[in-house]
Amino acid sequence: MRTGEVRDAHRVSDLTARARIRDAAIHCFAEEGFDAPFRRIAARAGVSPGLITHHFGSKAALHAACDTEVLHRYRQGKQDSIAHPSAHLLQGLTTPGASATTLVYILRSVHAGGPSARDFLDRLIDDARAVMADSVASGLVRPSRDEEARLRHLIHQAIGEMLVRFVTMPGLTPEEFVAALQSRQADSILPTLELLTEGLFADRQLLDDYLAYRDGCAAPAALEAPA
Amino acid sequence: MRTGEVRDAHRVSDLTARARIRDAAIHCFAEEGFDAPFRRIAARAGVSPGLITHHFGSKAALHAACDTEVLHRYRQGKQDSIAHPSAHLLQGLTTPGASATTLVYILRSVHAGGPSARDFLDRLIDDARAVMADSVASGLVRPSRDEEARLRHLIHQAIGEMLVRFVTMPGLTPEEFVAALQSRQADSILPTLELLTEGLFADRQLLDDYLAYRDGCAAPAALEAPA
DNA sequence: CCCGCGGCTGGTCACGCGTATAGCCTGCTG
DNA sequence: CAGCAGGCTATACGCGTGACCAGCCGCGGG
Repeated sequence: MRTGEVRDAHRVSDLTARARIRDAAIHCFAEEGFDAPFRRIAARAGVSPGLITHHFGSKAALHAACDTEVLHRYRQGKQDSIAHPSAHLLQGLTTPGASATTLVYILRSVHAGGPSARDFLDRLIDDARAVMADSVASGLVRPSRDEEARLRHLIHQAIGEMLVRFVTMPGLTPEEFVAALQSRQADSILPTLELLTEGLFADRQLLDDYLAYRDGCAAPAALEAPA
Repeated sequence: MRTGEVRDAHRVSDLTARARIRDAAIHCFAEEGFDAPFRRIAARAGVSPGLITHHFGSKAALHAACDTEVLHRYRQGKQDSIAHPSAHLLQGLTTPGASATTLVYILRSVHAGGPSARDFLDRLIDDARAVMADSVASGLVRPSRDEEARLRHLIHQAIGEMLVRFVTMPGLTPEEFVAALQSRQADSILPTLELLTEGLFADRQLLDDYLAYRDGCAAPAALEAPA
């Protein structure tokens, strides 16, 4: 009986047990972080804990395999979302057209830090670069004096804000978190739009001062302390 | 001999060994996160691991004691920085006038998430509220249609960006991180100023559309999908 | 029909953690 | 000077983890 069940799941979910373990690990990592124990991943995949070591060798290798798979799914979801470009720029910049699990997994990767976080962020920046270029070309957004720095800054801001929201409401499933995130985004959409269209400062003095300092590169006192 | 050393340290660093343990814990937590083991904290404080339990009862209690102490130091540093208001609004909003250890500890608290993160963020927002109100009153920044939401949004963005920078360069001491952070901030100061003075969007259409939708509250189609 | 072989199991290992406890050693007190 | 109190140490325990390994079992070829 058990063997039959497993073999059925084998056929239904994926071809190999390795893939089943990987998917279970992705879900567990998204739900409870990368400290999720082997035993729980194994239980979710319907296999024994030893099999994980047998297939992946170590936890780091499993983690890496999950990273590449999630990156693959993210890219796929991105292409799918390009197919029907209904979302406007804001959501296109911040939220990728991916499933809740994928998004939360990426968020957890950034949260865990290290080279993996860097990879995901670089990928997000790469994908946003094209969108940003199009938006500038179509006249929707103003050009920047340093497009690359602005892009990095915007992505880091957006992901960072999502990360803060994420860590301040723990214990939620990925689906619950994404729902809560969108609800909160609705609350802060007004100040976001305000800042993105009108800016924060009432006059151009600080920017012009900095530009003058930058071009002239001779009067740093104008920036630091006018006194 | 050893006893003499301890008693000297006793006199020099602080009155009570409890405070010495607390300070060592703050440094360890800032350097390697809240997973720092008792034994390392004890070694840093120059005491035995058992003494930590003896004084604080549990790790959660030690954590809480460190939180209150760091919050206290943060407030003190804030008051000190108010004394000499040389920094301009940007740094005033993002970086508090605190030591590297204090800043990194707060960042780690936010990173760890949970109620503690919420407390720190709320405190940061509370402190920024007065600065923001002053800036609006003095005409430096534009008023918002929802000051509180904009404040939350800005703080979450700023802290989130610092958090992303923090997790993407692991293995640094607090001092090294703060130095690197200021260096990176210099790189992204131009897009920041651009965004804060000129905004991102070239025209007011999206904001006006949203405001019309908000006031009328009857044409949600205008926001979601024009098709 | 029998054999071998590879996927898979579950029991076991060593490790590091926070915590609990028994005892030492010092300095104060009568 | 003797006794005591308490800060402090050393040691041990229970728990949960990732990793390891000997053996079972069903499928495919001789």
